[in-house]
Amino acid sequence: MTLHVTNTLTGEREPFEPQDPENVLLYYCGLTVSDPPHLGHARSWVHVDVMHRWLEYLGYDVRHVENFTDINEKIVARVGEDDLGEGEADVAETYIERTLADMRSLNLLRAEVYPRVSEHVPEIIDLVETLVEKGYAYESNGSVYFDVTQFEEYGKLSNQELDEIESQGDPDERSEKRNPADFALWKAGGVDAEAIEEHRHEGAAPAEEACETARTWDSPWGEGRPGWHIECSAMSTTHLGETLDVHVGGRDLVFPHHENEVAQSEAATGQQFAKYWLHCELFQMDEEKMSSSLGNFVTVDEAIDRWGTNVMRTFLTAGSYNSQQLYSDETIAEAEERWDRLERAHESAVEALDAPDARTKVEDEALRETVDDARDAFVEAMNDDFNTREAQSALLQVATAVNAHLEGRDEYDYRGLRNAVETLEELGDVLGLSFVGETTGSADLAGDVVELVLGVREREREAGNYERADELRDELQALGVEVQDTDDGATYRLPSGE
RNA sequence: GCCAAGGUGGCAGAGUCCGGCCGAACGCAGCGGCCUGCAGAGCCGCCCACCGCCGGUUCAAAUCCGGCCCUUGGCUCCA
Repeated sequence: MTLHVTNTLTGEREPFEPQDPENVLLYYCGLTVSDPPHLGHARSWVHVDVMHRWLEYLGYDVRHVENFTDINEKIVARVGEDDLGEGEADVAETYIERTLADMRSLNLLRAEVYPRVSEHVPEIIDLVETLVEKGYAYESNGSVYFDVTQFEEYGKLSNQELDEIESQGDPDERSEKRNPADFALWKAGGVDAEAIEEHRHEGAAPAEEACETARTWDSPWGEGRPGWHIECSAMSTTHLGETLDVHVGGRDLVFPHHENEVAQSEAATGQQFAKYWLHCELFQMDEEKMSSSLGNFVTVDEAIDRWGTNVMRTFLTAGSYNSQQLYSDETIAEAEERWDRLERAHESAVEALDAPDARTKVEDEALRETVDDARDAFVEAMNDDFNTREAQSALLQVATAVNAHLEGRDEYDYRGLRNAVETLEELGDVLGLSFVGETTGSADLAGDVVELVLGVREREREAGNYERADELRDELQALGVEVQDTDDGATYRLPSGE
């Protein structure tokens, strides 16, 4: 079976066929860097990352571009706050660095380019000029607006009729516009204090002062700043060309952001802007979505500190990218259980393979068959619109098969186990899960100390002092160290994220 | 109001495109057994689902069609 994806543009599941059968041009609508990244962003990133990894697994070369919107009123609003920086550019830079650090800690593959709006203003101006020349845009008091009535297919992505959209427009808004649904491509002047007032936090610089740090550029229409939507069209075209294979973003961006991108780009180039539009669904917190603007978020760095990368990735891929996912302590705890189960099975298999007399000729048909079936199931799941939950389930089946094989047996199926371990590692990697580095290592100090304590405890056990032995185990457990007694002595696991 | 997605066991969450393998996956919780000094982990087995409601098509429907109820997201700040 080949890869199928659900395309927002058509509302249907379609076979995936990039323009060039060997390369995929992937654009991800990145962040406006005005707030610390939260788990909602991480969910989208991880899903895009898994798409990227899966496309590579299938043999495609992926050219992956992910932008940073670093020109925005909300960034200006935070000038002077804490140690964010003294101007729009500094604040943006602070958050970009923080975002890249969060991405690394989530084990995301790097995009090929992370373009910034501030570095693409000339391309933006070119694009706006083209739109004006072609009659799709008009200048008004130094600003330039896109005339939605000129683009016949306006509304095709979000599947809305223009008159319906028009009726939603605020009648008091900007008399500069010809139609309520027209949107700004270029905004005259800088940022005025009133515009940022509602986004200001405590400790931020006075609005007037902050606005003075807002950057402006010369243009054929005078000093000004780019509008919100135009940057993605300009940057994606610059780095990937006129037609993208895949454009990914959050569901909340479908309208107006993505709709406007389609309109601008297609009006300007006359070519289809993106072949496949994939939209990541949002986290559900109790009753509402998680978002920066609602303030109900958990930041990425907090989450990684608390749960570790593998648990987070297991959690973030616990549902399909295009299904809403419930966020709660329980659902995270369940993801942690699933990851632990995978990790323990992997570890015990590796230990069995490392044993001195491991190279046996024993064959366990059930093990081999289950692992092969699980691999097929994994591939099928991923090809079915990146069904990561099903993929996890396939991995778990390998874990169960490994555990069952290891159970109460003296000789192991060496080749079968090797295959199981390799399958876990290779397919786990598609989900960005890493079995190395988080296993019990004796190299680090914490591990050494735990082993020392376990040695003492073992002697207490041998002497029959179970009470004292249990105390030691309880104390380790209180520190988050899991201790398990096995036939070959005690094993331990350090807390996640260490 | 308009657009979109969804309603499956105690929880979470696949399956719905291409009807039968679904008497419904995987995981968690719960129960029983094995193992264990004990605990944990692990293994084996079990429990819990008339798949939102009503009607239709069909030899056969969670899956297709029609109507209804409810939830969530979007409708110019948002991944």
